[in-house]
Amino acid sequence: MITRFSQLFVKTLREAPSDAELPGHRMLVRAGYVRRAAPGIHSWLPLGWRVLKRIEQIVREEMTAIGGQEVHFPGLLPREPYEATGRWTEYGDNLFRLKDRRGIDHLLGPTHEEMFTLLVKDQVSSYKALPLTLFQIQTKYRDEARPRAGLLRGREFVMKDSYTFDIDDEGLEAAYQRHRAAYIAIFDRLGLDYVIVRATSGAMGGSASEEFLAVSEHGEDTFVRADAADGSITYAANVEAVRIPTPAPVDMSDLPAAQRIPTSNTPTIATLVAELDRAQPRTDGRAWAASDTLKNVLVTLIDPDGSRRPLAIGVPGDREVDLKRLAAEVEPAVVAPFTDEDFAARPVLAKGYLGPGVLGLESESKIEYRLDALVGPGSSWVTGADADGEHVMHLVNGRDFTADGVIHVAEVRDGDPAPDGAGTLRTARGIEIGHIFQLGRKYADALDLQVLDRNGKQVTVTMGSYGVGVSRLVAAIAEATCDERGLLWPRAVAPFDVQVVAAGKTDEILTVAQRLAQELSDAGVEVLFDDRAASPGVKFTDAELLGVPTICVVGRSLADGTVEIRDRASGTARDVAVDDALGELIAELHGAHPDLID
RNA sequence: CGGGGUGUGGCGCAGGUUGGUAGCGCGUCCGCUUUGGGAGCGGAAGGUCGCAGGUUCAAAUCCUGUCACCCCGACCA
Repeated sequence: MITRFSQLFVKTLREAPSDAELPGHRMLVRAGYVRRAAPGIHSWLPLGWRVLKRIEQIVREEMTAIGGQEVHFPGLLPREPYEATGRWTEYGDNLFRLKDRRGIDHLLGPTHEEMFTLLVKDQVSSYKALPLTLFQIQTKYRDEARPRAGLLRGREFVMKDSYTFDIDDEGLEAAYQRHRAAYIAIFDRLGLDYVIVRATSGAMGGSASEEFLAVSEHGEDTFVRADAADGSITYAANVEAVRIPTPAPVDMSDLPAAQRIPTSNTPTIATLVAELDRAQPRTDGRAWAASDTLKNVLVTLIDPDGSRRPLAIGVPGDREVDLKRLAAEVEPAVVAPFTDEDFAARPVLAKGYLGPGVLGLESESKIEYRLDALVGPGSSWVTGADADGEHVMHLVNGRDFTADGVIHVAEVRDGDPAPDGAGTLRTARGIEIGHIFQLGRKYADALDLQVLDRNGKQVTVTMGSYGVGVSRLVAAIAEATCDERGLLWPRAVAPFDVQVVAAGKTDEILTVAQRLAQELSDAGVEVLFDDRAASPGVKFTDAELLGVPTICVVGRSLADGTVEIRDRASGTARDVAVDDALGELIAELHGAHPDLID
């Protein structure tokens, strides 16, 4: 097919609308791929729709390759199934709810576990029908508190969601691994730089879950990475999942004895360090640092049954407790502040001068005390002496105090050692483009999905759910590839394979350009033919903005019998004889389209 | 939900403190010229200045209220 630029429904903008922030999204809007319709809701114009459809097709092919069967559910859903699994309330304000004319509650599907589970329950009653993989590519609706970043976080978006149904855990594990491999294939085909990180397991506990993050400074998810010398990633993990190595044990025999010291008016780490430098200068020549102090932080944990219990955490004084890491560590309990009332109820706790002396399940306070992994065995600290205006120095972990266990909650810093011993960590940002999850039996239990096994016994099916953010991928690729001139699509998803530009309006130029476009099209190439009566500069600029990977210019060099083939990515150009142009272009595309005619 | 900001032709913006009935660039339409890096000249269309109320002889401008949108945070399979 030839698409004539003069007929294409597109209008490029010299300036992006002021509400477009991210570079890639600005280009998507300027180049006329998408338009904002409402916050977090976008219309797809012909160019954007082509890219979206090509990404969908790649996802579809890889899902089909692992045995997935495509179905399509409605976006408008009844309330009952979501009531049964508790999500009608659990989803809260993020759920788009609406009533029909009779006042019956409906919702716009945010994800479809319930519908898939019910469908399978309706159709499957024997283990012989399993394993089963179903998927759909469908529009999802979530009333996000704050949609942002164009297509990256929308209230309406296209997602591939798939669900696997297995009779046992081994089957689920196999289905999970197949999806993992399929996702790798998908994102490799899309040419994305991505990492796979372990995700927090969620309230169900124990279930495997991994996220695929496209590496991007504009991503909303933070992860930590360690890099090899060549810049490739040797380690990646969610902040919640990372395990910074515990410092090696220290020989305690030569350490000075613990010593109480008066430190009035030093309720904070900063004031304490200043007082230490004044009254207890170090003998090794350096000044005291916040990292020499042990900070003891109290929180309240609320268990699922509603009961409350305090938890004390010891972290180096120069680090904050990372609340996300803490939440992941104490799950399924949730974290609440330790209030002044809580302090008042426990007079043994000297606020601001809290130390290990009164902490621990075996101690006077009976408060569970856990040390961050950074507080290594044999390490020596300045910390509270459990009396107003007093600290203790040279207090050694394992000699002078012990805790009830280790916890990984201190904030992770750039430069921290990587867990595998190779290099150092730094934080980076990523766009979540895929998520695979071993659901287990949560939905099957809630909706009573059982089948008969080999022995004729009813067993509950175990499920996995897997998502790819299809519309988000358009944005992720745009962010990853765009430059100051515009978009720059990988061949696998470009809206067109070749853009033929007629630079000039002589009959000969137009005739040759037209003929070349037609020949390419006949060979199976998707061609955008810029036949507009605009000046060459306009056409070149638009071509670079649109981001079609190969641009063929038919213009003044025609006098020498050549046309110009430009590579959008490298910016390089070469002249080829008119008669060779077809073959050269097809050869260039061949990698991406092996089915092209030679 | 907290903090900050913005609403003026399709897009980007000025004007506002000092009230006098709206302007610039881009885009669009017509004509002529032009065609290798966002062309030139001439002509034209297009805006109840987010909305409502108030002050005033007179409001884009001042006052009050309200709505919308954007950014940061909280939140987010």
